[in-house]
Amino acid sequence: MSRDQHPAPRRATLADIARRAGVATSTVSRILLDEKTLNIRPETRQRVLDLARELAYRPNTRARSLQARRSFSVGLVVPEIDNPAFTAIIQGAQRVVLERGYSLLIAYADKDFPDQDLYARLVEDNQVEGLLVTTIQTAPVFDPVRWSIPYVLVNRERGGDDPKVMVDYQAGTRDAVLYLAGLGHRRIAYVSGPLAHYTGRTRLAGFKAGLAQAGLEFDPALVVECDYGRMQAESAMTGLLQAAQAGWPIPTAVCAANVAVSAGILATLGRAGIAVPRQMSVLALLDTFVADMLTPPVTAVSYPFIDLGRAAASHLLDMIEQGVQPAQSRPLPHNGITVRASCGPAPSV
Amino acid sequence: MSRDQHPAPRRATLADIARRAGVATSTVSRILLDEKTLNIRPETRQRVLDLARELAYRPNTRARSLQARRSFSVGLVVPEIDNPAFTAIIQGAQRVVLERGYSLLIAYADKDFPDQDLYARLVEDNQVEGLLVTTIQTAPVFDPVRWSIPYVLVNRERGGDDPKVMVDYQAGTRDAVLYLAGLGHRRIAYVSGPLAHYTGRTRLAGFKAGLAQAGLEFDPALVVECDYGRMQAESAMTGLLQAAQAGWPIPTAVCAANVAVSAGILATLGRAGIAVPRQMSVLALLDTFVADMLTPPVTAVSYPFIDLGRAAASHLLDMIEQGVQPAQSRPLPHNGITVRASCGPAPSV
DNA sequence: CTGTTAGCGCTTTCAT
DNA sequence: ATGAAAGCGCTAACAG
Repeated sequence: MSRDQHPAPRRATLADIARRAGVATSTVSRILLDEKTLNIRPETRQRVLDLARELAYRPNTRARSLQARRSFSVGLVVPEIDNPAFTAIIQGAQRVVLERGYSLLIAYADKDFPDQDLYARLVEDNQVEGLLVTTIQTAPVFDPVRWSIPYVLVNRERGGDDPKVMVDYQAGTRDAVLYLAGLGHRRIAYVSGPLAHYTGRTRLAGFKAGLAQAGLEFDPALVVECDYGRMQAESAMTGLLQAAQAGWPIPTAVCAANVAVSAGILATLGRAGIAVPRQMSVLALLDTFVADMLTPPVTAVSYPFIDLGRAAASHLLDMIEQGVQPAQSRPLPHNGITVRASCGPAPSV
Repeated sequence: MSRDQHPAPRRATLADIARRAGVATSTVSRILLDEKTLNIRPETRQRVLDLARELAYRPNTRARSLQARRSFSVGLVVPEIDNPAFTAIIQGAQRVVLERGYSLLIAYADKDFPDQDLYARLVEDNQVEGLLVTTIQTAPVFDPVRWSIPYVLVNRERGGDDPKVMVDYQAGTRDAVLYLAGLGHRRIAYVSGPLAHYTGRTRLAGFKAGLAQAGLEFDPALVVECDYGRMQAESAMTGLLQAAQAGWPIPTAVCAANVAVSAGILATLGRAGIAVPRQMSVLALLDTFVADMLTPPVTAVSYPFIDLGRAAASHLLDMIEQGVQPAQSRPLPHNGITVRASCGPAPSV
């Protein structure tokens, strides 16, 4: 409170330090960069270091980046972000990117967002050195190939050998089925997401694997595809129920592709007067905080999306810094099943 | 496919254009900046413009920023982002910031995030020229005052005359009450958020205003405070129900501070065997996509958070560019009440 | 009117 | 072992 606080105190530069220390700016630079091949009087070095701290020196990232001809920034392309998984991925990626001295630019590839040019510019103007891609079916402007820069796919799959990081949906889904089987369920339905997407297909594979491992038979009549919306889920579930009434044995448990789908299922079941979990168990294959808000709260498989974001960023930064594509990393295992109230023992027949 | 694609084709610079056009770089710069005081041979100007397009010239933002001694970036401080409102704010702000030639850096002020230093560095190293603040109770590292840079509070209130943009929670809440009153409800309960926060208090004020305008009496016994969590909401609602059983007339409708709270209310009501909306209407005072997933889907007041983000960014950028604080803008009106299935006519007594 | 020059803050040869 | 100087790409004085 005694010091004058200048409105925008100019930041200390290398030159400031150099002048006061009586050395050249290049020397200060070297000291601060901790160049190993530097053999300087310890006393001088200390003086410079002290000065730097005293003046609260922070390198000017833009000057550095101009001379290095590098941007030290990477982009993250996300679709709609209603999805909590994306926010987790963002946090994880952001964290690592910052830790490693880069910065993260986020571009929304919202499909009903008219001018994607805006985001193309975001990428172009900032000359990001790499791209984290959490979306596939996106406008060509986001094609990393177009800019010939490194990229890593996050939880996406194009069938090629793109660099990518994934979460192990297959094992997660399998374990979910095993959990249900452990509860005594023998007829388990599955309201799946679109099988056109890799994530849909891999979960289905996990579903079958779980069934097999539990010694249960796979019945195609018990799986129905829907998009990830709630409404579609309702009609899918309704269909399942009707089929069951038409003589087929009714399932005692149902896996939902995600929480929104489980919401639709819950609604349908409620309307049909089927009690959850007493008469039917419901499990969501992809947990979000919303699962806690449903009635009953829905048991769900949790995945480490923050870690996924971290892994993706590390991967990308490695590619950028080492210029090589690291070995394909194996999918991240799930975080276990968050048991809430929507699953119970299979009703005795 | 016939052209060679160099791995990282160096970007065209002003010098490249200048050379080919046979003019000085400064001339090119002036043409491209569209300096009005420039009187150049139209033919030359055209040639330069053509060349720029042909070479896909994009200014190097870092060089420009180095020389201008400005960062052309602003920061956005967000708390936990489980909340869809924040993602909307981010999108709106991002949009405007990009349109106006800046870039947006997002810092998570997550309270259980140990090293906020990381984010302090984000701000310091990038020398953001201003801050959008969607959080208050945050570590001092995010104090814009510390950096003496412009800032605007987004939907926050510190009791001072900080520059800020708001959404009109008061009118929204009032209109919600009016809506309920229009449905015939005369005893309306309110499970409020923490009254310590401005957003909590302003909604309560709106609640009272609505009651008054509908000619209904405010009954303190009908409002109960809870944090925004679902569990707390459940016990709050349970309390309300018990009080009602103890002889007080039971409310026929209840306003929930947000969707999570409405979820708790729905659960409690379900457990108590009270049908929604037949016996009791439930309305959430702050809509999110989650409202659609509850059973029944919850009617809620919608707010234009994307616009809020836009307004906040415009405001901040105006401050930065004009150096003055624009007049306090009035709160953004709500987007109306999204009618879903949780509200119905008051049951006849 | 347009070109030449200087300089933003940094790193990195190249000399000494 | 350190310092001087050049240069990253751009804009803004200053000349001509």
